[in-house]
Amino acid sequence: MDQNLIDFTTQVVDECLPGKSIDCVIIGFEKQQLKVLLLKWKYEDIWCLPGGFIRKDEDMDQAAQRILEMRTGLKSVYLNQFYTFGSKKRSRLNEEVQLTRMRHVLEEIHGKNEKFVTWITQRFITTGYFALVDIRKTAPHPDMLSDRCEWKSLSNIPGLMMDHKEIILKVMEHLRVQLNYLPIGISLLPQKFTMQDLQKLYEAILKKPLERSNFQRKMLKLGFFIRHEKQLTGAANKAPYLYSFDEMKYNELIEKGIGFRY
Amino acid sequence: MDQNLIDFTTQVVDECLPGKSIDCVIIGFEKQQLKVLLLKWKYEDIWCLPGGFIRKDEDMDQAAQRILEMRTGLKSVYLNQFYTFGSKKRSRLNEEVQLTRMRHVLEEIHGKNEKFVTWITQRFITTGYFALVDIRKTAPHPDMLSDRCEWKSLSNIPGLMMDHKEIILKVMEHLRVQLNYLPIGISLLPQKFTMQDLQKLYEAILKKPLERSNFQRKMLKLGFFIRHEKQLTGAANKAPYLYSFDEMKYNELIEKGIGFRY
DNA sequence: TTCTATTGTGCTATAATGACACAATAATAT
DNA sequence: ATATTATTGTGTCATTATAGCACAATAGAA
Repeated sequence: MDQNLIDFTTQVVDECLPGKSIDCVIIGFEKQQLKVLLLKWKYEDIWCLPGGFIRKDEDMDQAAQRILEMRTGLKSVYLNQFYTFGSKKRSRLNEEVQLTRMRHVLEEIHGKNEKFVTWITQRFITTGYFALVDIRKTAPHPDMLSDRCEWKSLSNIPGLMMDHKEIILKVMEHLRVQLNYLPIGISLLPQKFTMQDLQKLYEAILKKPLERSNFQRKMLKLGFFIRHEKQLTGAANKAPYLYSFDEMKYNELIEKGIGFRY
Repeated sequence: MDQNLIDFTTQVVDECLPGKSIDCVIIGFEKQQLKVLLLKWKYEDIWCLPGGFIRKDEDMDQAAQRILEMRTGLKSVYLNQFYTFGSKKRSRLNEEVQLTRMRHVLEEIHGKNEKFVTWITQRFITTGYFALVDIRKTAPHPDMLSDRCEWKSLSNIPGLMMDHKEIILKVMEHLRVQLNYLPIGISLLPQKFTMQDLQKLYEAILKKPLERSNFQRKMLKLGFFIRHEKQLTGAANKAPYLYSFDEMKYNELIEKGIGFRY
């Protein structure tokens, strides 16, 4: 048992709001797949969303920012609250954790900081935030209770703690609606991208194929894409153009509300 | 000081989650205007949303239902969570209340139940729920801390506690988006209504006028309205038909996602 | 040079939208 | 009775959006 951990637990109990947590669904897009950043618990094959607690002296939104930055190293990305989960069963005491080695870890902490174990095993209400990030700009790293922090494909999510699976499903539903109002590609794609990249992103979120030529036209008609040089892929076919977002025009149009639908 | 109040405060502190509340924006529609149900504090000219706390043994959604029922007498109406408000300033200690008679009330309670005053004046994070109800079916009544409970027109909201004004603004934004996915008229209008009633409701939510004849066509094409007898208004002009929702067809189409836009 | 796979644009049929026209009609005024 | 008035239900039409398919352009391989 590491002294840092003891210090951390003491600090959490003293400085954070009880029974109230934040979980971040940090979403990225790579190789035509949506991914979510997950942590694996030490000693156990249980994964969870990166989360944390709200300090008594900070706004909930600030807490979400802090947790996101701690986890990805990113500041000022697209981060939004989407839902609060308040089932009465949301307590670590209801977890299979009780039967596993993680229980021993808690007991070991208990010996040194009984208050923390009581605190952490109470019923929690958690507010979900989602962040859209460019995977290539992140440097994820595990925290004190985890030994791995990895991007996991949405189509292949490992076993998750408590209701974290439900939280991820909820955010995807939310994203599908948001897609009609926000061109979220700007956050998930690298600065320059092809129309195919953008289309695959839309298809991944909507979980349905879109007609290629019409998709391209519809996007370009929005008027905030800048066309750059072609991207020579090495393949034996016509090379696609690269595009980027014209942030000026983009912001103008967001103000008005985008308003398209698939 | 009434014994009920003392019992109530004791019960709240013992049986509810600390620092976590629910506020309900209960929305109705009458005389072509959107209304919201508000409570007026005893002794003070300060209004607030009907709210409450989450018992340790109930889901947050259940708590919202309970609070709604307590306030309006209505069960099983359209009730949904929409956002959680977590500013660090969300405490009754930051209220002008300190300078007013309400402070004396708290102090009076303090004399009898010090724990409650500490509890109630801590920082709260509140989750907003909104309910859509048929005003004609409600029988609002004030609670122990209020002396009035009234429907207030959205265009004429009185001075509100803390961030309750912000909460109402947020829910209206949310409603505007939801309007594209849910025909919320079914909850806000009486069983039979005219197309004009429905149009005025849409206009109130969207805060913009809609073209009458196109609105009517668009709605009827959705296919879940039943036409009834005409409504003789007494006016010197053609009488409009009354319509109601065909719940069967309505539910079928909701499943698929409505999908229209204004 | 030919071939292949993919891209950017063209074309057309169909549906949705917005703006306005107009006949039908319930009650009132004459 | 008849004309008048305001409002409703439906018609029309131009414009725009959508979906489906066609096809030429083209980067590299054969």
